[in-house]
Amino acid sequence: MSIADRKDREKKELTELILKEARALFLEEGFEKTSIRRIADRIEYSPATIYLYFKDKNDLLLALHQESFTHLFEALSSVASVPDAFERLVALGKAYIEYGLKNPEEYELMFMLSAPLEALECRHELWCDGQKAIDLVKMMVDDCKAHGYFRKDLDPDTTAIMLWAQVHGLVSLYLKQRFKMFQDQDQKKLIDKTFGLFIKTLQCFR
Amino acid sequence: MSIADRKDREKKELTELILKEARALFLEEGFEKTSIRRIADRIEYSPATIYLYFKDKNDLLLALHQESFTHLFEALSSVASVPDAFERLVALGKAYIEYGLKNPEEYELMFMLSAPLEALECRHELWCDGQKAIDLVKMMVDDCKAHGYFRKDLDPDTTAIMLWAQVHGLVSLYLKQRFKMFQDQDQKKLIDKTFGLFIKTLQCFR
DNA sequence: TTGACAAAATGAACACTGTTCATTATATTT
DNA sequence: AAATATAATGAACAGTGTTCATTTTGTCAA
Repeated sequence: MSIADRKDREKKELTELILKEARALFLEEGFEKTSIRRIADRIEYSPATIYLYFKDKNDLLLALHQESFTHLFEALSSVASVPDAFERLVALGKAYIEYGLKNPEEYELMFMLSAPLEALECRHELWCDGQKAIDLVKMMVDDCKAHGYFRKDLDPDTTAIMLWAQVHGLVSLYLKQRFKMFQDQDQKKLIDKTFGLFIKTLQCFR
Repeated sequence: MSIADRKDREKKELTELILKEARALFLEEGFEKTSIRRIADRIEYSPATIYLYFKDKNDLLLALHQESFTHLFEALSSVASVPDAFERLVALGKAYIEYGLKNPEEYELMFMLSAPLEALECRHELWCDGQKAIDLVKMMVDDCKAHGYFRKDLDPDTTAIMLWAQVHGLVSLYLKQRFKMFQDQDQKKLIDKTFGLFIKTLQCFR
């Protein structure tokens, strides 16, 4: 049936047009300004049409959130080329922080907003993008163990969460202006310095 | 002039009535449901009246935010009685986490929402509540140095930020449902375990 | 006590928001 | 060409923060 095929294709095309313009609006003007009506304006359809392609706004934001994760994993993929296991873990942390600072809106969508997780919740689905991310950290922790950087009895799950919480703490406090009180110092250097100290601290895992 | 005094008092009283009901609404139904109109309903004034007492919603949220800090400092004050310097730092971290988990809305207001900091920004004021909080951590880090738990060359500023970022990372990821993917385990125990590991890690500062 | 003035409170409006649904327009099938 | 299925929409609902002309209330001097 080529006509059903075309219908499927058209459905997919409009879905992606919505996402494309939603993404553009999201990156240009941020989460707050990304309204259904403004997306509708950009794609030249009525607001109601969007609801034929997405259950609600959370559902649309979940789709954007998933695209952002692909973007994040791209940004993190370069660290794979770092030969040393511990240096690789350090590079991962640095790349994560850099991604957060350079893509604030996407970072918020992935790790700070409730919307995408609410969409998953009502679909009875788990946050597998997050699982993939923490698995990446866990693997690198295991590598560090294998190469003698971390003790063998170290729990990789707990360690991965600790690493994640540290970098997320730094990025999210920065993004929400909580480092502006350190007015004299450069905020980004402060993050680097803190991350550096954290890395030093990790060396006692040996 | 007793009449000017009474006017001042009345101004203060209504300001505090607004804050009282705003706070109640905020705690009962959360940030999202705390609208100017609903506050107005509760205090039995028109929405426009609120704007005679607060510049805008951010300004009102800043006032709530400051009240929350008093509440936080109260919750943290008990750790002062812990005799050992390092144990005191650990107790501070635990108390901070516990406060965050038990008072999610207040925690978000203090450390995750933009609103209060935007209000400060347009007043050209600094986030002195935040400064007081980080100073508390810094003092305890200094205590640890003084009692031989941390090396003398450790930078207390960077260390304080690292400690803060760690606990904030844990609390904020939890509050934004990012730990729900670890479905089998108890999320709060996961936080405790991670914080425990972090504390162990700190012992290499000796 | 009354009139003039100042202060406080408000109703209504503006420009938005997400979402739903009966109606209309388009496309496909009989 | 008529009947049916699919797609798109206009209009409405209920809500948001905010502003401002208008009205109400309170104070003070004549």
